[in-house]
Amino acid sequence: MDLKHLSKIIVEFYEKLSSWEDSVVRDSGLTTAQAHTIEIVGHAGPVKMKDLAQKIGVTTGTLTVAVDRLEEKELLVRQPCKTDRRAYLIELTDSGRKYFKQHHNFHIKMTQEIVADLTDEEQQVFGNILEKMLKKI
Amino acid sequence: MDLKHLSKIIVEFYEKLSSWEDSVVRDSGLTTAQAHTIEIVGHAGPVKMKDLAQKIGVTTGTLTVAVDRLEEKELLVRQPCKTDRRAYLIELTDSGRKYFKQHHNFHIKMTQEIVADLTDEEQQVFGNILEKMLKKI
DNA sequence: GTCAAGTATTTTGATTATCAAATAGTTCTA
DNA sequence: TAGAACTATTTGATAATCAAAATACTTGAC
Repeated sequence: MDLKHLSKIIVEFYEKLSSWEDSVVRDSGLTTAQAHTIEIVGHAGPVKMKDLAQKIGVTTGTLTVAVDRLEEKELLVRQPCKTDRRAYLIELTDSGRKYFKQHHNFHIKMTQEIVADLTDEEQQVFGNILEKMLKKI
Repeated sequence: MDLKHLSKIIVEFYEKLSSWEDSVVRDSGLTTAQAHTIEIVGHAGPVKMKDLAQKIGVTTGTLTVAVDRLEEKELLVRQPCKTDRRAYLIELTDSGRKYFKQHHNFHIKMTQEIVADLTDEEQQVFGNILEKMLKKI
């Protein structure tokens, strides 16, 4: 397959997922940055500010503000780190976990729609190829 | 293939592309919003503010500010629309086209890396499945 | 044990992104 | 042609972001 064409449809695919995700997140009342933060904490579990900032790809200064807002919304909390009194562990609250689960369910539903027209075999092949690609990037 | 697993690797794939794109865009000296605007104008050609805003998924108020900044950077220009004096056509400048081409080349290079370990047949299959999916979403 | 160097987080000051609502000018329709 | 509808901008507000400075704590060398 032609590289240009492959590039085009990968970008198209990415854009579609992106706008889908955006519209769902906006409807949920969070900004995309906030939703992304919840998502990462949900997957990582209790995590230090610095590590979380690195995972999200922002500075710790940016994250401080973001965590302030999400703490106000009671979606996560700062817990003092027991082994290092400079640090905090960021954890989801019950509401935060609920949001995380809902969003996870959205991803599954989205996947279901995406692959709806593929045969079982095609789904299998697609998954295998995607995994092979992920290992390299 | 298990839907949950498929969902997981699609999200993972999306996240990888996203952070890849982000880091390249930041190195280029534009914000992601600005790069996205150039990208859309590059693909759409001369386009009215309202239509561009709709394509990007922001309000026209937001776009007015964004276009101001990109006009300052001389990456695009407002041209008065000849058939409707309320409207402007947004067009890339030479610099804007240059940026657009560079970014397009990045996408191709990225695709090359992504599919590097796939056989020709796998690339073909992957492309076909992706196209089939795109038609439905 | 003390002090210097290093580390985790917050704060500060600045720019950008974003929206909804209000405004100004233009077009269209009855 | 009068008023409704439309295009873009402005306004006022909140949020995201960074680099650099400040704060509080830890660690390592002596």
